[in-house]
Amino acid sequence: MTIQLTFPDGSVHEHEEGATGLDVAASIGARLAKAAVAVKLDGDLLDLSRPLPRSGAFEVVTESTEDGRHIIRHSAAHIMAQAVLDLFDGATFAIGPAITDGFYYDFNIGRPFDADDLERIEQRMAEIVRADQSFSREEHSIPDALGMFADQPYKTEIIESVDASEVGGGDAVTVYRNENFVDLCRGPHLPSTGRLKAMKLLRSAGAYWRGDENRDQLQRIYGTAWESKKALDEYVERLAEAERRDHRRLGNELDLFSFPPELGSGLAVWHPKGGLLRTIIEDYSRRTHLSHDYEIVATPHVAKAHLWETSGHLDFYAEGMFPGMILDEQTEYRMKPMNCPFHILIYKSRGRSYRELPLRLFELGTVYRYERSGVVHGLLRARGFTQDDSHIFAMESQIGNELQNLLDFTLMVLRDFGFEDFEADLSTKPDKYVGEDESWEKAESALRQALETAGLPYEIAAGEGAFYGPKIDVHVRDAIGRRWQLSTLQVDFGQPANFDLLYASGDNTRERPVMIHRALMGSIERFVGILVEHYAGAFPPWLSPVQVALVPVADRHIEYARKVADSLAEAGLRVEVDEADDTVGEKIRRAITFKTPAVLVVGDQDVENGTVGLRLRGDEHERRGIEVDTTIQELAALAAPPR
RNA sequence: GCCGGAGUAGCUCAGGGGUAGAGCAGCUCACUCGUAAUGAGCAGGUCCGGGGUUCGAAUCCCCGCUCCGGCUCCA
Repeated sequence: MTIQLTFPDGSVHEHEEGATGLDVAASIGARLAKAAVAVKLDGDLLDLSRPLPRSGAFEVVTESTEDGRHIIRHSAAHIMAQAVLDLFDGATFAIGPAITDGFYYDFNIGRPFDADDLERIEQRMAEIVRADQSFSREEHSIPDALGMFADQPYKTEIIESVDASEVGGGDAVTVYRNENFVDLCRGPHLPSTGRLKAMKLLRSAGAYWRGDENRDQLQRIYGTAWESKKALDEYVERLAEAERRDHRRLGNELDLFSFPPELGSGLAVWHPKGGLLRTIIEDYSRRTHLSHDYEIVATPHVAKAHLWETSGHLDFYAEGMFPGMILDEQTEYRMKPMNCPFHILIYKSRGRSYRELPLRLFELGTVYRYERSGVVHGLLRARGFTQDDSHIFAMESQIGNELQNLLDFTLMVLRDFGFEDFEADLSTKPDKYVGEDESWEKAESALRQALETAGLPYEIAAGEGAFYGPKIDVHVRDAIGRRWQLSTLQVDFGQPANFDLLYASGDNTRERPVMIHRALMGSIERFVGILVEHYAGAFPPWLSPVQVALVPVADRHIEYARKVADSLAEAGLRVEVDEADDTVGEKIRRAITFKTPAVLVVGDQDVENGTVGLRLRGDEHERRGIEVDTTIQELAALAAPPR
């Protein structure tokens, strides 16, 4: 008997029944066989050593592919668990998957791991790798498996709850064994531990069993593993680059903002340069909203608790809100966690006509949310922040067109800030929801249509919508490939009903509008944090708080430098003259350290000729003797905002 | 909120039961300089806060605050 295997190039090859993945790979080429970590048959990953069970589409998985790395990391997790069980008597182990760029495994050793432990574990892992133990796959009945893992409560729980999902299917489970170590696992794995060429343990941290904070807290060890030392080194360098870009570090170095402990966790103060940066961003936001038919409103930071009862926030969001304040010994007030009820009240301030719709109310609205103490993270997760928030009130018939324009507007804004790669999630109707099925269907298809028209790649997050309506979340990729969620566009069928919103139709009947909640940058704080990391602090000139640093060569050039600075400022450029008693080299170094887009040096020759020495950020060398007017034109063009 | 780590000068960090340290930044003086750190001097501390142990605490213990890494959370 033979089987037919279709290779990725479409060719069909016949092999003896019982041939393994490795046999087939070797028949293609020795180098391929050497690089192979597993094979794929009709999309299913199989160990190299397994006889191919049937004909089908065949593919060799090599180590430098995402599938290949996944297998390497999964095997690394096993080897780590083996090392931990070797080293710690009575250790129990839970789950250990491959994750993006690495792997982890959760253990219980009765205490946390410390740095020395990680080193010992890494050394033990190296020994296991050197021993080049084979991974072998076995199938066992559930009773057998329960016997094998009798002293492992987490494994026992996994086996007992097995329902085809976690470790194989039916009434059997698969395990992988190398020497004395056995773990439940669906596989596949590397042929042997010796194939793990590059790995590193990164950190340990607490993690709840089954992700449930009411259950055991385990100790998780994170590690990373790659197909080569070189790939590992590159990854470690990527981590170092991310650390260099950390907005908390750069925010301090560039003197943008700080988090004084006196204020409390998650509350930032903006220093002059950061304040200027914010203002530039906020001005852009107001300007573009005004030119896109939004109307700017302003609302207070607190309101009676009753408002949040009407909106439903106190029912479903109370944990995220700052606690109440009792005024006049009877009325409770709350800091606002969202702006929507205020905008709704503006809508309700008088009767509305269909002629006014869509009504787009926009506010840079500052909100306060009680984020749990462990989750606060610089500007990216703060307790007080300002949203570029808008609520659009529209007739249901207008929703499609409105969403289309809104998505275009969103992408325009994100592109203006230098983001190019977008991905979206479309979250659809959950089990519990308000509104009519028909309305949901219309809104969902309008959202999908908007995504299609915009040509945005998206995934459907089925059932992930809020109970009040479906939504689109837009993610961007930053300069080093990280994904950030920025914009959110949410349709809301609930709040118009909670607040009994109405408008007069053309037939003079009373109709209920639909709301769209949307934030493009999300929060100004978070957006600045992401921009800092995206640009590593070297903002495009239009965003740079200081666009031009003017460096007088000696004291006698200060007067001329000020004159040049005035001319630049008149052209709308943000200039600082560095009058410090330092050498030219030092002043230039300072300007470069602060990532100033343009450095102008003026000395005797410039005073005489009405010129400057011009050095743009990133240029190797300066250009000397440039006329001031020419410089102004060049810099003004360079620093022009996108709109 | 939970687990672990940390908090010493503005910043980065060393030290560690017996007089509190360095580099950078700051200030003063000299230098007046043409594209990534001129030199000298000076000043700077509630060693996160509170309590405890001790003859003596920055150091050891307890509580709190803040930060860091995760978990959980993020309608």
